[in-house]
Amino acid sequence: MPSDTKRQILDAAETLFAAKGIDAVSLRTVTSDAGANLASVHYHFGSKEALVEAVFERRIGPLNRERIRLLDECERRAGDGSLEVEDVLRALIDPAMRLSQEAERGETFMRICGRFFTETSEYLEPIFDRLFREIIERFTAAFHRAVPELSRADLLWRIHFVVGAMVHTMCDSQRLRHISGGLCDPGNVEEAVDRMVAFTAAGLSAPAAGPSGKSPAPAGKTGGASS
Amino acid sequence: MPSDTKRQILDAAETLFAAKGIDAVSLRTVTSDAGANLASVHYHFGSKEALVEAVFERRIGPLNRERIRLLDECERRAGDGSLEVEDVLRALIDPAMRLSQEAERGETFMRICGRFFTETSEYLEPIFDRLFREIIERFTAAFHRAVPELSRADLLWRIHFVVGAMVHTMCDSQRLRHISGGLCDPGNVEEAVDRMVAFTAAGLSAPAAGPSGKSPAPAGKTGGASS
DNA sequence: GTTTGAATTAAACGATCGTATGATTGATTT
DNA sequence: AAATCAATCATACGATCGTTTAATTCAAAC
Repeated sequence: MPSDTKRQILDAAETLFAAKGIDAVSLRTVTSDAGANLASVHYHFGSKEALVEAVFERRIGPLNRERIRLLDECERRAGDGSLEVEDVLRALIDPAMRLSQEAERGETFMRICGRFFTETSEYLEPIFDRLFREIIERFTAAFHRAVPELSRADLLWRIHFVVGAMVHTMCDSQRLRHISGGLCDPGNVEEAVDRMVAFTAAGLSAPAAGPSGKSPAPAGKTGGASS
Repeated sequence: MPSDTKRQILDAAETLFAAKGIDAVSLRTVTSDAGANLASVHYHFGSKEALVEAVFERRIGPLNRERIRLLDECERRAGDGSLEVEDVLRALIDPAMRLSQEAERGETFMRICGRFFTETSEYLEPIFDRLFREIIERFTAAFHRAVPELSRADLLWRIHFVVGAMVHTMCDSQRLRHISGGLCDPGNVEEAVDRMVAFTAAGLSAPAAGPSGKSPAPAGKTGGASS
């Protein structure tokens, strides 16, 4: 049980990082929003980098544990039979999107997790490896079992696309709301997850492109004579 | 024709922004890498924000014009007949991925364009609107024509997922290379585009989820009793 | 009641940021 | 040859950054 101050710093930092990015947020803003003294960040965490790490770990740890739990359940239910790709996708996507329902700061949780993928500071790399290695291995294996006809290269490429669709929605869902004029509501988690699972399941299950190009050249590729 | 100094500042800024993020790069680093004086940034651009805007505009302007050109060609070729979703996707994706082949700084171009979607500074918002309004409208209409059975909400959601897969690949392709142990090579543009088009075309063409859930509950959704 | 030690505070440090200024260069024009 | 003007230069300004220090608070332990 972290002290009140420690938790309030984490809360404020999370909200601010999600809203403005890590570099753009100063520790003075964080502590001011948290109602704490500037020096308390270094007392409780040691440095700004350590605070950033703590912010990510607090959310992504439980998130990935829940993903593993759902995947375990999927595999147990499947037994020796086939593993449904929709179920694996749901185990990956649902816990992440459901973050937006937690507590009051809803979508903030989601954005900060998504940002973890887009901010590419060097010091975040080892943290990423530690937090996601198991997830990557487990889900890669599960997807391989669910869509065994794909080559390994095909499979990894498509998982990459799945993650892209998910992360982009986590980070940028409000742009969709804006562009659609409110027609699309990322706040409706059930609906968003259903749509994302339907889209990515179809993408994962598409016939492999194969070595021979299947569609004729798109005609426009005249050798890069662009403007 | 911008002066030599102006172009060298743009080049250096582009490379640095792509590698480390906008906030993390100082004008002193930019001008140092460009072999120019610190004050020349304000002389040629006026401010750092204006430099950022110029960096984005230089690449995204031609990129989106090429997209429009390819889409025009698609629609002309289709005439009154049907518009193939793969062709529309290729008009959207190919010019972006092909950026990585240009000049010598290859993937840097791609990353900086992708970053435009993930960096969410307030001052970038109007720039985004101006640079992408036409693209959004034209491609939304084209996708609607290519996949007319989708409701507008379905369509916009799925386009959002397409953009997510694309942007994530543009920003983060080297992570895929790393995770796959070199098996997946984002530097092979033709292959990457083919795979992305195959994946997203299948996603766009998937049967609409419809108001009635098509797949039974994945059992794990026991009411949010998470850890 | 005194001591202890974790927690908080105010204040300052050096570094670096974006920006502004005024002098200087050097080719072009009159 | 003198004047003009865009371009570059060295230098400095004020602000803000992450970090550090030393003093202070205050409840628990003895």
